[in-house]
Amino acid sequence: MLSHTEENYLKALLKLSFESKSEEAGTNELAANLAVKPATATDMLKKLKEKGLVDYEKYGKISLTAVGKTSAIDIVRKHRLWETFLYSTLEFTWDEVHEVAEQLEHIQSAKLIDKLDKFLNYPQFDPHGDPIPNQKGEIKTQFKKTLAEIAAGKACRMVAVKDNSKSFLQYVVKVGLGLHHDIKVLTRQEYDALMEIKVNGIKSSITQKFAENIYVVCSNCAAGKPCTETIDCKQ
Amino acid sequence: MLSHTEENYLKALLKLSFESKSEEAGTNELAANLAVKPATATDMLKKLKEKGLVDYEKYGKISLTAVGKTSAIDIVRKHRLWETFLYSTLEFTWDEVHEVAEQLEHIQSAKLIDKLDKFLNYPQFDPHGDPIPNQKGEIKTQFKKTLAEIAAGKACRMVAVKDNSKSFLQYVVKVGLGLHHDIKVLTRQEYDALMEIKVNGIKSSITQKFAENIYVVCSNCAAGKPCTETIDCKQ
DNA sequence: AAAATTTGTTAGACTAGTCTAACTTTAATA
DNA sequence: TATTAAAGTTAGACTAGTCTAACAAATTTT
Ligand SMILES: [Mn+2]
Ligand SMILES: [Mn+2]
Ligand SMILES: [Mn+2]
Ligand SMILES: [Mn+2]
Repeated sequence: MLSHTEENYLKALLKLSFESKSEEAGTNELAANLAVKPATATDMLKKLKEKGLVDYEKYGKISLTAVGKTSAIDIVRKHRLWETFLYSTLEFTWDEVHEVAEQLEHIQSAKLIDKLDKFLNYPQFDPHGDPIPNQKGEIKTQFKKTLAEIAAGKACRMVAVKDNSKSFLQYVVKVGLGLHHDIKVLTRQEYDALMEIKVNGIKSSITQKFAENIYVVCSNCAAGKPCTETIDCKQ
Repeated sequence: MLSHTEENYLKALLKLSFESKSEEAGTNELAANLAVKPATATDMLKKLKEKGLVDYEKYGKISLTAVGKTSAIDIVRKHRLWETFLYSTLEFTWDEVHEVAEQLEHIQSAKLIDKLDKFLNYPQFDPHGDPIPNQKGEIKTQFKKTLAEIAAGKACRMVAVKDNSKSFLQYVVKVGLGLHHDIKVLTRQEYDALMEIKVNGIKSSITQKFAENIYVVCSNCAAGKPCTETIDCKQ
């Protein structure tokens, strides 16, 4: 049985493993992610190593063991299913769900999660477009680009967000954007990459920083036609 | 902000206050209820007193302050709404809900509970027949008797259970009983109060201990007719 | 009323999780 | 390569919550 705190460390390590191609993390990075001091993280890493959940040697890089990864994915599954429940069933907005799901993800009951999954009709993605791991712990990886990579004149469809912060999510709505919205890139400035886009007939100017936090697939893939990009967006 | 543990102490004190007419509790009693040692309860009582949640003097009786009671009722509200959700929406059985609700009741989000309440269509009673406090903290008290008090030859309807343990709840189902079932008391032995009852045409023998844990209202009240008992069952 | 029992408190210790301050190792850079 | 900077660890301390063992107060019984 894992404590609340241990679960949060595993989840943070999983997140960091997705963010680095080596699938490894550092102590400071981990500590920053959990809003604790590095000394605290070191202590916990010793415990998690002892429990066989992480691979870790003093002064070395950190990675999850198979067992640790399975636990971490299970927590992510719970988090995203709860977010989906809050959004779809209880009509929370997409910027409200994360905070509550952070608590709900620690509820221990396999039956609860399976029943919830069934009730929600086995959703594939959460309200932020992130994939929901299935019962086996498999995660559907969707190939996607950021809006910042889309050339002027091209069209695409928004499928997820990178930044999950309340302020960003509210800003996205304010600009008239949202998941599954079609976006036309009108112009892009050479100097600072400021883009002009059109969504539902409305034009907006967005910065590069903003565009880098919006995930899209190319217009053809979104429409179910053969992909015209080098990667298959929907693979 | 109350900790998980503090909330459990308040909830236990509320429960004990309902069980004694003086609405007071003792340290040992409290400790037993929470499965901790009396020394532990004493320590916590000092803290709760400090926070203004309980009235307590060394070697004296314990009671909740108005603030403490409000918090405790809020936790009970959450517990019972979650039990209702698990039972009605996710199809848990009535002996499975309590354990999970013990965890869910600590989730901090007023919005979540209000939305859940609305989603469930403002239920009045949980799967065990216990009243769900409303948003204002008001609890509907239903006048009811135990099955053990019903005379031979009389009919009644089951409205709640006293014992919430898994084993009792499963036993109730096995006997063919359940909430809202009509019960006819056929016989009662003078010697040991063993009762014979009929439910849905099926006869069963039940002990006094069992009967004391089943709450009923008299047949007339159940049918919406004037009450024939000294108290108004449905008051 | 005295003795015995029950009830409740205190003192001291332990674990989980956190911190600060000092220190060590590794990596980067001059 | 020697120095500096960054990353990571250790030591010691703190809080919340728990325990045991010894003690004190209140209640019940004789
Ligand atoms: Mn989230
Ligand atoms: Mn999400
Ligand atoms: Mn319950
Ligand atoms: Mn209940």
